[in-house]
Amino acid sequence: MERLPPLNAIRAFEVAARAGSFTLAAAELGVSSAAVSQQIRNLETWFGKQLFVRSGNRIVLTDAGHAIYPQTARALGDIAAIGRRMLDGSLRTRLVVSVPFSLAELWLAPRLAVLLDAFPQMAIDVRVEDDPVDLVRQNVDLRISYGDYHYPALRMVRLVHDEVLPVCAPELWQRHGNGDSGLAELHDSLFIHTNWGPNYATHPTWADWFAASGGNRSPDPSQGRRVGLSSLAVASARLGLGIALGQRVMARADLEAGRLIALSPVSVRLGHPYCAFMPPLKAERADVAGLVELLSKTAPST
Amino acid sequence: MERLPPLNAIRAFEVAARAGSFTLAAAELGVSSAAVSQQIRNLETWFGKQLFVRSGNRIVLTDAGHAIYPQTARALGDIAAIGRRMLDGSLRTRLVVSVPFSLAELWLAPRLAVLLDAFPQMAIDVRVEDDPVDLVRQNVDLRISYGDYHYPALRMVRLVHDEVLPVCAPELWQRHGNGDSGLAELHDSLFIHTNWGPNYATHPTWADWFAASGGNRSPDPSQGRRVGLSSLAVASARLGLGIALGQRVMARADLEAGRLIALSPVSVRLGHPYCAFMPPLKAERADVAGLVELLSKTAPST
DNA sequence: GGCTTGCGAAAGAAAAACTGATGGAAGGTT
DNA sequence: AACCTTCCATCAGTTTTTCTTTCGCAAGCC
Repeated sequence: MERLPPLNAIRAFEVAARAGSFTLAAAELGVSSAAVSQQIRNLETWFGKQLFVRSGNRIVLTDAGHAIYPQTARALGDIAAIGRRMLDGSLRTRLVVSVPFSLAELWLAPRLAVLLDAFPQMAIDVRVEDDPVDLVRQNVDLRISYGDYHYPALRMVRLVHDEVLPVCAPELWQRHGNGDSGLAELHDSLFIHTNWGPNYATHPTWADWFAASGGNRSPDPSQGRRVGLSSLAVASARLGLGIALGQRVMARADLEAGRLIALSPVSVRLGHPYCAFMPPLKAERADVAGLVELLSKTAPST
Repeated sequence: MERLPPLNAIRAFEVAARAGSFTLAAAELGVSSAAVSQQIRNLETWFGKQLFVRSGNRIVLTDAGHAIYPQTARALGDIAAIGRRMLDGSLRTRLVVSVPFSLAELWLAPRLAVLLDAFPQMAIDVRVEDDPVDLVRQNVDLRISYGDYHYPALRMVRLVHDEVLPVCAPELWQRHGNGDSGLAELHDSLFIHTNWGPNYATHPTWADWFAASGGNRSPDPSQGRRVGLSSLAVASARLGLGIALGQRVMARADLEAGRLIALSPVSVRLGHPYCAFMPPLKAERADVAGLVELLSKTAPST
């Protein structure tokens, strides 16, 4: 294979020639029109031939441009077809979703239930594991992560930027709650502290929550209960073991069912959103796209 | 046209698959093997599929890789064919060469004579003009320039890094030369000064030459003759009008014929080399490549 | 067991692509 | 005709991508 013309410039040419306008081509390519203009000029310089005649504010293909357009379109079409073939080959396979421990039970499971209710024949494989995950080698179609900074090469969709709020079991509050004085007076031992482990530094603490609600209390973790998983904090609160800073997406079902009560309207946002990552090509699979769509709606659960 | 896979990664894949080795592919592409490795990984990430199986120090195509290779080869071949077609279209045309004034007469002309001697039917069009030249719009196939910094988008070949040395007509030296004391004692009015005009600041002056030859004389330009073209300096010297700092490539024929004599073995290199520029595709035209080849040999002239 | 070869990872450097601002030419409008 | 709008060209500055360099590791090969 000899010297090849610049491929991205070829792509810009194909779109511009088809659109008949650099501006429209730029829109289709998702770049500025100046970028298209420069790419075309690159290609013209490479060939040593003009491809478009510029006359004021419009462009017309030259003979040379006309001559090569069909070939560019065909070649690029062939390459696009490669992608489609890659998809076809993996179409009959299971949909593999990978989630971190904390999201598996209280967040993903209920949502999958909705999905499987609608499409019972759908074959979904859920893997529970921490970042980083090698999507390619593990054949994972979709990875849910906390934070938008893992996997920069992958296509990313933000799902939900969650928040935490104080929750506990109704019985606990009846026993220890003291009227309207709120949480400020409660004993340190009633607080459940969530430890997200060494990998996640940005999780809101009780001190953060008190600061956000206008106070400055900082319950002593050594006095209270400590759990190593945010979903476990919610579960513990539901069991009456104390008052947790529960993530809204995890506590919602229990709150609606009355198994948990929110002790304050004040909430603190997490440092990062939850995000879905997938290989760009797989984003076009209907099942992957559908699942992402479902998950990005803050779909309630039962 | 939907989302396209990264084209340069496709190219890297095609070469790597054909070569069966990232290292060989890297050599063919003219990059490091790490670059190929990264491009392939990009593509695998895009598809969400492995294309090669790595086992220690060798690679084997996966089924997926095997499946798409022929298509990649065909699509890239098509694009390469576009280049060939562009060339064919312009094959019956003249060869257009553009040179700066200073090189036209004493440097390009004798060399073209050699070429036309061998290929009398060759249709060459010589244009004489200063930088910058718009090769595309003016339909120039080959531009010769002083300096390697014009036209960064074009393919460049360094032709010759010229030097200047003091030359004059033999009769002049007989009349004014003073034995072996060299140039140090000559009257200022005998020196010919070359003024390259506002665009070229790096031309060696008499002061530079004296510095290089161990002296520190600096003849007064207002006393001597001044010319605005380096080839004119040589021509003036040949006519006995004074002693010039002549460029070797321009003076060579006169020196060999005895019409000029070199007054010292000391020479000073020019600030930049002379370079040939051409649109990358046209570098593959046989006539263009041949002319560049001829010019880059420091071919003597008659 | 040493030696060589080839791929992978990571950090920094180099190159390419893109943006945003500005200016100009053509066509349409009042 | 003057004005406005659209669209492309150009430029400088920035961002993003790609590449190089260096190192490490795993296999084959004396």
